[in-house]
Amino acid sequence: MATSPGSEQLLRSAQLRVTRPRMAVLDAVHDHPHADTEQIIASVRTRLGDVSHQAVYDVLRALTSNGLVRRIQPSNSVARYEARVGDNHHHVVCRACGSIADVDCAVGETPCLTANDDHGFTIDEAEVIYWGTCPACAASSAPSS
Amino acid sequence: MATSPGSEQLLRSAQLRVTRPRMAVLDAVHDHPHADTEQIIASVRTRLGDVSHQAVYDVLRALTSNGLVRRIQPSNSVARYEARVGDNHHHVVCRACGSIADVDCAVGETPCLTANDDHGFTIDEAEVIYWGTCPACAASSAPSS
DNA sequence: CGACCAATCTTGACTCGTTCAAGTTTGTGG
DNA sequence: CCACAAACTTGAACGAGTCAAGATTGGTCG
Repeated sequence: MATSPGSEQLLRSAQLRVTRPRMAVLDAVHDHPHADTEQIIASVRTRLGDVSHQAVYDVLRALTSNGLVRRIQPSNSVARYEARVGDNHHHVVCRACGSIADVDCAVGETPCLTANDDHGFTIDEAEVIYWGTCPACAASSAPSS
Repeated sequence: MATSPGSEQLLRSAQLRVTRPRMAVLDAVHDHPHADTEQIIASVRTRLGDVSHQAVYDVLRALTSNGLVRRIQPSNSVARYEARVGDNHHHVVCRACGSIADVDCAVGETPCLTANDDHGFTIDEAEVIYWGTCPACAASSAPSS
């Protein structure tokens, strides 16, 4: 749970200043994949004491735009963040409770990245969200059969 | 631009009451693919005069949950709606201006619908969003080369 | 055809995730 | 060690969407 030594290196390599809030946010995202901003703020405050929510929003934006964390936001959900970046994985989202799990696409390294007709767009990423029901929700809503 | 005759049938077949706001919203979504709620409200008011925004929100929810329209919401965007349903198509979104175009996936009818490890989730849909740059934005940001 | 009732619509307030703005603090290069 | 821009704090504001209470209205049944 302590600040991981790699965080500082990660920040420096992205040309970002190394500050305590940034280290804490980076560690929080590593420790809690798919956490939303509120959860990250709570985690950061556990480590550092008072940190403004604005600081966390700023840090998350800086980390996201520098590729150190990835932001995901399924429909009907607030923004969530994760530390797995650059490995082309996707997500399953439960329609009932909103829980998220990672999945690696079955079709290879860059699945679906070629569209039939791209309308002239230059495509650089294919984001896949699988919608369904998680085991817990399936169990609680299913009849006894 | 007049209310299409099919709208009424569509509503009745979904067990929904046929009202003027619903017809107008359905037509608006047909006429303006990927429109957001504000645009739909404007379009509906052009046809009917005053209609409350709450009515439009209610109608869109009813239509969405009955499968008559599809709701999409890319990150950093408000909710958008379209009338193409049930044909498994996906979307390209421009990172710069947010414009959206339809694409049919190259990999077949239900691309990527099988994940390697689904973590026990029951998957019923795979939503794909291609991120990139639209022709207009590519042209305006590129050097003269 | 007319009345009833639940579904739908109107009005208006409100929530909450996120952003904006101004001023203070702090990391980093020189 | 200093200076300065980047980063943080504080507090207000924004806006898409939701909630709630009461008025209308579509559809059904007698």
